[in-house]
Amino acid sequence: MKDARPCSIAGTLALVGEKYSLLVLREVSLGARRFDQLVRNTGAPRDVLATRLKRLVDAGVLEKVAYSDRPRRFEYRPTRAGLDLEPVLLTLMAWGDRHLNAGDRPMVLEHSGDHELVPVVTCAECGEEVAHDDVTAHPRAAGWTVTGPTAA
Amino acid sequence: MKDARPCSIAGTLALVGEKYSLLVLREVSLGARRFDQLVRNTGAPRDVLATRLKRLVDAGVLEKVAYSDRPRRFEYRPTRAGLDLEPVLLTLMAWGDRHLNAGDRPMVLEHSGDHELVPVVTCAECGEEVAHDDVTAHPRAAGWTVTGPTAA
DNA sequence: CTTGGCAAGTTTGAAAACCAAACCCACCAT
DNA sequence: ATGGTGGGTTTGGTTTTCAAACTTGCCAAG
Repeated sequence: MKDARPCSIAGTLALVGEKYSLLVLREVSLGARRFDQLVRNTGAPRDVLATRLKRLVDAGVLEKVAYSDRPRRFEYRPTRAGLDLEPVLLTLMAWGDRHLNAGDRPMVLEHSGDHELVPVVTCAECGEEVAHDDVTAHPRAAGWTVTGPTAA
Repeated sequence: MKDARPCSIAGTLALVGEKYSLLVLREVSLGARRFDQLVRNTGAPRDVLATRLKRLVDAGVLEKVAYSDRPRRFEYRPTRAGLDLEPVLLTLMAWGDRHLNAGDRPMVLEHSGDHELVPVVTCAECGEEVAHDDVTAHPRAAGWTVTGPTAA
């Protein structure tokens, strides 16, 4: 997925935006780490899963660890970079819960063992929840002329 | 993208996870709202863009508004549901900034006009930043046997 | 009144990705 | 030997993607 602009959103999507990649990350975060589990739980065709796993390992998001020699077998674990993608999964889930499955969520998350996790994006500087109107974009790289009448 | 499990992450990705959809959302959020602008700024082929836009409008994420009759021309605006996807864009961008472009970010966001926006996912219940180890999953729907030795 | 240009798509034909099913390999248990 | 398991790779057919060319409706200039 090449983008016309230099952009971290596009860059991240180029890595994990292909079909099934984020579902693999979900599974691996939840503890399902073997090839056949990933096939079952994501629904990905085996060959597609194989290429995704290669890509994610190359990108340093997962690591392939042998859990048995003779027969040699592997599992896939999230690296630090992989765990750092959890916020993406949480915001995707929050949106789906609100706009797709409002009323009966397929899964509920518990936070610190004593309350429900309600994910919100806030600003680490001021602690406030981020609202659309409070954000202004400042391009630093070339290629960012926002050609629009309603440019933000 | 059909998933083997009922899941809000998979559901959301089924809607906005196809190639270019989130880049379209980025552009529309930034103010670029016409067809040709979206072609230029996302790099999507025209026909792909046309199908993505139809899908996003059908899903209620964008709305198609005529800005001129005779010649009839349209722009695409984010709905509430569309703006609610901004947290996803912010977390994707944050990850890319940290793991892809560390050091020279292509774009910086300003918050409330007086400081840099540093997006973090927190829990609305307790206000704490969400760390991987503090989260436990509680499936509510069928299809969620986490078949793993290391199940979380 | 014909030519040119712009915006928003649609059409076309070839290349790439996806898919399900079958296959392969190493090993272990029966 | 036979069957089962885990982790893939191969095969062949369907679906998407792609870039480029084309279409439609309108206005402006020559």
